[in-house]
Amino acid sequence: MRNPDETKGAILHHAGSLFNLQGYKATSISNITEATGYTKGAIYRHFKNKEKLEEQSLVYLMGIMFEKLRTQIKEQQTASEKLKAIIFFFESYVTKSPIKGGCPLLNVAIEADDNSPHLRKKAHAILEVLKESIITILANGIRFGQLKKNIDKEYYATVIIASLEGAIMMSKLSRTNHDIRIVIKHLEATITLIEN
Amino acid sequence: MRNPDETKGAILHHAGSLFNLQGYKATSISNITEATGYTKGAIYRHFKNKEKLEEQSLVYLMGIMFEKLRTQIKEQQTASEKLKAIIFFFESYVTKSPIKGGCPLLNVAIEADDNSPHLRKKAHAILEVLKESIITILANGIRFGQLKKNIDKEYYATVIIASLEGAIMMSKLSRTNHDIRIVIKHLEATITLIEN
DNA sequence: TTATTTAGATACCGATCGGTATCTTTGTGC
DNA sequence: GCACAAAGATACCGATCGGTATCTAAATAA
Repeated sequence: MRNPDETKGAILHHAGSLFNLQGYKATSISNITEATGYTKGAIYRHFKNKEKLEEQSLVYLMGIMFEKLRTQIKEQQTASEKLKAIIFFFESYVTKSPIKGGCPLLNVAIEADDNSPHLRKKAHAILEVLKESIITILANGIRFGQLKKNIDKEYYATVIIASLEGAIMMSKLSRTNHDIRIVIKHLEATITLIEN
Repeated sequence: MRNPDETKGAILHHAGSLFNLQGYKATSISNITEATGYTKGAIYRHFKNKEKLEEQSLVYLMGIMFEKLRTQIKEQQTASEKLKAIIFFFESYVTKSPIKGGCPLLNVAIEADDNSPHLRKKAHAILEVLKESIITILANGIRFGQLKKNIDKEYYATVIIASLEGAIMMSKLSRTNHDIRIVIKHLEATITLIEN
């Protein structure tokens, strides 16, 4: 019956959902006890305080995100196919979100300005990992002759991430995938320009 | 001594700053009394409840934003100069932010998902106004023969807004203007492509 | 079976939340 | 100068916040 690891996992799962949907500060411990069915006693046994729960929930959310992303990238062969897999992965945050509340990176970046520096630091690290993943794809694309030789890898990685995240924000307001579809069209055209 | 309009303005000013910096739900009435020097009595005389204060603060923040933006657009003559004025206005949110806490549109869009539908509605309207402003500039640019005839105006408006907002998010995490500089470079190149 | 540890429930803490009723002070019209 | 209305201060409300001390029940080792 009792399974502490499963309990901790369930808490992280529900807490992560709520944090991503309502915000970290706006989600109370009581919200999490209601969602999980566990009591405060259970939560505070597994997590020292709310701050630690927030951090580990963010890591959990990002784990889900990167796992799904990595799977979809691996299914593709060429660099531009892999890049497009990333693009369509981000579109899914609008159309059929793997995690309710949109992109956890975007959400935490906006909430964790000056308050919660612990979350900001983690979010920044995650952004760098995402950027490096794209840069690696671009580097391999160049190596295998799929992409033009002299392109600025960081430039394209930054443009891809920025425009996708911004489009998610816009789609969040309009509640349609209209804006992100436009941005995807633009990114596809941009990628085509650097293909060999 | 006593000036109710001035009081209301001071409350909106300080509340707006705090909401944009800390978030709407995360900012308490007490935070605002401390910042303004006024008491709850003064605040609740001018605003029915916190929700109304949030709404009017958002309108206030956007008022500042659009006023500065309009000024900078009017200083320019051609369509591409006007578009670049918009771009550099958004860069200023990172380098020397006119309002602490970054872009109020981005902030409110992320916070006001499923909770606070009142803010989401207002934010969506503001986004549409911004988009329409850019579309108007593009339309005039076509009319005066400065821009190519058959361009998709909404496409470019959407790409500009999305990539700038996403870049602001990235720069918020890295605490540098590195990412937004890259995005600006990309947008300048994109605009050049549609010039006559 | 029994002793011990551990997971989780319960009951409580002081602090703070948004909001209101009431009171005092200030400005205004006569 | 005085009455009145409006602006803002004060004191309080119940609810909820994050957190903790304590207790019970379940798993484990002997």
